This record gives sequence, C-alpha cells and structure tokens, in this order.
Amino acid sequence: MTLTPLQQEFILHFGEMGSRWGINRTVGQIYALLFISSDPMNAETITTALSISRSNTSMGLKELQSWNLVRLRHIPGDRRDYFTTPDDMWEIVRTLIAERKKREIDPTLTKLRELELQGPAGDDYAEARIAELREMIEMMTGFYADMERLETERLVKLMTLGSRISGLIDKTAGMFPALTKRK
Amino acid sequence: MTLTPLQQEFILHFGEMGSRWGINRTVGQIYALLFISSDPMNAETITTALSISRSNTSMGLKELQSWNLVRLRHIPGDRRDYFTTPDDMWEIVRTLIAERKKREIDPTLTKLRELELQGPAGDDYAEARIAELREMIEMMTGFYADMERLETERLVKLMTLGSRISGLIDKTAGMFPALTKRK
DNA sequence: CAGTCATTTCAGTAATTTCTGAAATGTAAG
DNA sequence: CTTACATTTCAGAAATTACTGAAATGACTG
Repeated sequence: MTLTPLQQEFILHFGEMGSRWGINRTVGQIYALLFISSDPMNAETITTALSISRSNTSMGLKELQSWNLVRLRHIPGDRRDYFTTPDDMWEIVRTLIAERKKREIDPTLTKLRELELQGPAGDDYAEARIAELREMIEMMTGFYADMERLETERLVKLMTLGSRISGLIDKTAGMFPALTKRK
Repeated sequence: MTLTPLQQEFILHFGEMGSRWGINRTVGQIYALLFISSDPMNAETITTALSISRSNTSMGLKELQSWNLVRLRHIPGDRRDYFTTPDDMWEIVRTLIAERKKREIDPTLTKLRELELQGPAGDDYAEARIAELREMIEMMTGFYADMERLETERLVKLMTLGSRISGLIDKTAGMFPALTKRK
C-alpha cells in the first residue's frame, strides 16, 4: 500500500486538524484515507498505509464507527472487515452535524433544563442567563431538526438562495401573522 | 468570592464540556463564571472563585480573548482589568460560529484549494472527492456568510419558520428560474 | 474440535496538554 | 526614579490522552 503525494498530504492535513475537530490524529488520518479511497479497505491495509500499529487502527475504527462515519463492508470469500465512507457527501455532512450535536450540545441542554427544574436559587441574574441560553439552544436545535427533515434537493435550494432569502423572510410576515409577535 | 450551588454546577458542567468544545477545563470554567455573573470580574476574583492559580487564569483569559468571547472593561480608579461576556446572546453565538469556522474549516478549505492547484496527480478518485468536499464546504460557508449578514430579527424569523420554509422554497422556483437548474 | 486468521483488550509507555509557582515584565502614581 | 501593584512568561510538575506490543477473544474452516 503506497500513497500518492496527493493522498499523503490530504491525510496528514486531516491528522493535524483532528485535534481541532475533537478526534485524535490517527482517527483523522484513517478517516481521510477511507474518504479518498475508491474501494473499501481492511484494517491491515490501513495499518501499513499509515504506519501505525494494528491495535491503534482497531481503536480508531471503533471510534469512527461510534461516530457513524464509516460503513462496514464484506467481500465474498474474505472474512476480514472492510471499511468505507459513504459516497454521498450530504450523508456525511448530516451525520457529522448530528453527532456533534449529540456530543457537544445535547448534554448541555439537558443540564440547563435540570438546573432550571431545581427552582429559584436566589440568583436572578444567573437564572435568567441560563434560561436565555437554553432558549437560544432550543431555537437553534429546533431549526436544525426542521432542516434535517428537508430533502437534499430543497436544502441545496435554500442554501443557494443567498441574499434573496431576506425578501422571502419578509414576505412570510403577512403569511403567518403569529410569527411576527416577538417578545 | 463564594459561588451559589447553581453557579457551581453550571461552571463545573462547562468545565467538563470544555474538552469536547476544543477548550480546556479552566477556560470553560472561566467563561461560564463570566457568563452567569452580572458584573465584570478581575483576574484575582476569578482565581479565587475557581480555586486555580493566578497564572492559569491569565492564560485562560488570553485564550478567551483570542476567541473574542470576552470583553475587557475598566473601572474608574481601579487599574485592574475586568472581564465580561456580551449581554446579547446572539452576539455570542455569532462569535462562536465565526471563530469555529476560522479554526476548524478555513484551514481545510485553503488546503483543499492548494491540493487542487497542484494539478492532476493521477488519482482521479481522490481528486474528485477533494473537489466535491471543497464544493460542499464552499456551499455551506457561502450560506453561512449570507446568514451572518442578516439582522437578528430576520434570522429569528427564519429559524422559527422552520419546516414551513419548505413550501416557500418551492415557490421560489418560479420566482428565480435560474436556481432550478442543478448539475 | 483443532487450527488459523481476524479483531479486541489492556497494561505499560510515550507524547501531549494543562497547570503551577517563581521570576520577569509592564504600568501607573507619588 | 522608586515603589506598588497588575499581568505575563516560562520551566518544570502533574494530569491526561494517545499509542504500542502482547495476550486474549472470537469466529470460521477443514
């Protein structure tokens, strides 16, 4: 397994970015390798391609599976596990956002609700800030949930609307009067 | 400086989440403390409130300043630096997204463009994947740039529109025929 | 069911990150 | 210019995270 210079550079970059993305270097590299490889790969191939230990590969793949970022494949007559990333880029992005939300936002939303349930703590400012933060997160996760339900086709349309979105939003003021009342 | 149980729990949670958010525990705690405190705080107060070292506070505040997440304030007759978080939650969210984009996405976008400029590397699949990834990132950052330009009022409207946006998007097909042609 | 191959687990080590205390630097006031 | 803080820097210690090799487990095959 030899990598082209292009693959090398791409993989090394993902490794370096890993820490910023909340994964470690090897996990980033494994993902990058699978992402730019047309065919599924087994653990042994990954191990030699990246010059890491077999056990490291195993743990990295486990991590990627926990993120739902890789697909397990099998080849007839070969009992090794093969891995790929989805072909569809939108599927990848959706998974990534969903998983990050699950790890980075949901626990905090839960905690904030918990704190509010504990009732007045005699600290009006803190309580108000916590409520405000919770409301903000709820609004954003609510919007995300709506977007998640849209088919890719419509999502693309929305994203490419650009500045025309502005006028569109205003038009809705008349269509849904209930929306115009803001606290 | 004594913290209420509510403050304590909130701060500890932010500390624990810190690593998932790409900051360390004390940076998370300092931010949390400032966020739920009505008045600006100086480094010494933060240090004792969180039971950390003065130097750690200094470094943490530097980090938060590099993220643009805190504001420096001064009190007449007091030459110490005081820190707060913005009152406006939307400002906080905008900053957070902008900074994460800068750290987590922009470097990769740059690298991908760089790789494409290096010309054909004789690996069609990898090249196609890299181009596809770049296009996806460009579409999303482009959309983000558009959203960033919207005033908060309109952004709130859009976010609360939610799935009702769907029908609206379809209507635009007639309004802007150019948009309907997708590759 | 014995042998072979694939994967996982795990204890120890290596590498990295975070934190501290002390010293250095900066800064305003007298 | 000196004193009195305030803040930053930085080398080493502490804590955490990542990685490896060896052993254990699992799973198919003949």
